Amino acid sequence: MSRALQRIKPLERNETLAGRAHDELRTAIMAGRFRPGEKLTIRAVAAALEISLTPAREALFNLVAEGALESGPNGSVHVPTLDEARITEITRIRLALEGLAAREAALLMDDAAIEDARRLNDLIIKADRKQDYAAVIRHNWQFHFRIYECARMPVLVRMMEGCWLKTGAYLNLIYPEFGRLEDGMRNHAAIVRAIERRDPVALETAIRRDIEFAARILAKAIRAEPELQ
Amino acid sequence: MSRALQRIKPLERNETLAGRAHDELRTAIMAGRFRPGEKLTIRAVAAALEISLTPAREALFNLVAEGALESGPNGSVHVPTLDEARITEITRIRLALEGLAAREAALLMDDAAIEDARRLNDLIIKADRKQDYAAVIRHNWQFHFRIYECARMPVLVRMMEGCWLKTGAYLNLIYPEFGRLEDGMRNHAAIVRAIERRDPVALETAIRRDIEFAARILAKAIRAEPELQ
DNA sequence: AGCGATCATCTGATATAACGTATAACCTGC
DNA sequence: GCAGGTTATACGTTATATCAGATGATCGCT
Repeated sequence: MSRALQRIKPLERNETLAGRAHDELRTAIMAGRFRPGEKLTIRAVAAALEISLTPAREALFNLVAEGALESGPNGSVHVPTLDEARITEITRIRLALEGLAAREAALLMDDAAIEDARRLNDLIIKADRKQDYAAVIRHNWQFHFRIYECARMPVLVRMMEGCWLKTGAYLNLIYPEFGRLEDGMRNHAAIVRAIERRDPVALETAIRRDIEFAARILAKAIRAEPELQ
Repeated sequence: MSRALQRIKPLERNETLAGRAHDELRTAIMAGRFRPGEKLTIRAVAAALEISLTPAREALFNLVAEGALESGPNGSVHVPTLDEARITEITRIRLALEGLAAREAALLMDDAAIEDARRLNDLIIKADRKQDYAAVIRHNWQFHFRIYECARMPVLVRMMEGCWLKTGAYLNLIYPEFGRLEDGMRNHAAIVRAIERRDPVALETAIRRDIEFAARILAKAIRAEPELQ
């Protein structure tokens, strides 16, 4: 093969419409653009994304299979709602999974990853100061998963994403209160210190505190607006 | 609405062709009826189940979204294969998740559940004696999840099922060796004793031993047949 | 006014057809 | 006999049509 041909990159797989719809809905859920319990119809999704029913349907039911959406009676699809029992359950799962990821990641993070995490934490703080809570949510996700992916456990990452997706619709419910609290900042600072020292125990402790803190805020927010259960 | 009508459950999704196809494939995967790495085409599934492409496709890709199958290049779908790193990862996840479920279940199991578990364990032993390994696999699944469901954590149950599905194709690879080993029987006996005493620590310990035992057998089997990676 | 039945509309489920691409079997020229 | 190109087949993707069940509104009756 000629040298010139070797430099040509393989064709990027033209993402399918169903795949793009899936990603689009996924990020919309994470960004809290849907209200908890909101019904998503196949036709509405198809119309919004200007695709036909088939890929829209596939995206919706794949998200159901993934746990990011829930299916109701008669094949209807809804954004999941959370009651306190569900929050408690997801929190306990997160403690187990993210604790595992944190311990492993602390041992495997390279300097680039540590620097990325530090930078993302700064971005969170800056976005919070500017009250750009959409950016806070996005950077908070990136901050956590930049750390977790260093554990090199892709199945685990996927499961943790599933947990985050289930609570995604509530994230903008708890801002701005969440961001402004000193505790949240302190937890993230502790996480950064722990990864800088590559200390598995300290990192797991800091992550656990962050998870439990978020759970408390979320439970309080839901108690305040019980119609969202 | 009358009380009787309130108890009627709405039509569930698994009464659709896509839902039934999903269940059918799911149990087939668990039973190890597909070889690791085997390619599943939409048309083949549709023909086998005598349905059209649409529900067959939906079932396949929902299983991919669920993590029970994997998607390759050009939208092809395969039964997942495991290498040793993947086995290690899934084992560590299982230890975290099933450990959590076991601790919780030990505190919540009622007498009926304990009796069910005891009965299922007897069925495993009987099926093993008759060398009916399909029944061993099925009852082993039921035994574990009869316990886990007592934790009343449905999200957690779904995640644990995902772990089991990923290894499902390899289960009949490790029989009959797996069933015949004394250690496996001892682990299950320890599990039964722990739930009878409703002892969370003992149950978690026993479950962990069972998981680690299964992982060792599985890793050994894969080393013996490296072409299945 | 309240209640119930009828009908239009919405929505999900499925089949089928059309299209583009990948795979492999085949063929041709050397 | 074999390398390279060509055709045929298989496959995934998507759009559309059709059907059935659910939903909701309108109208008539009491």
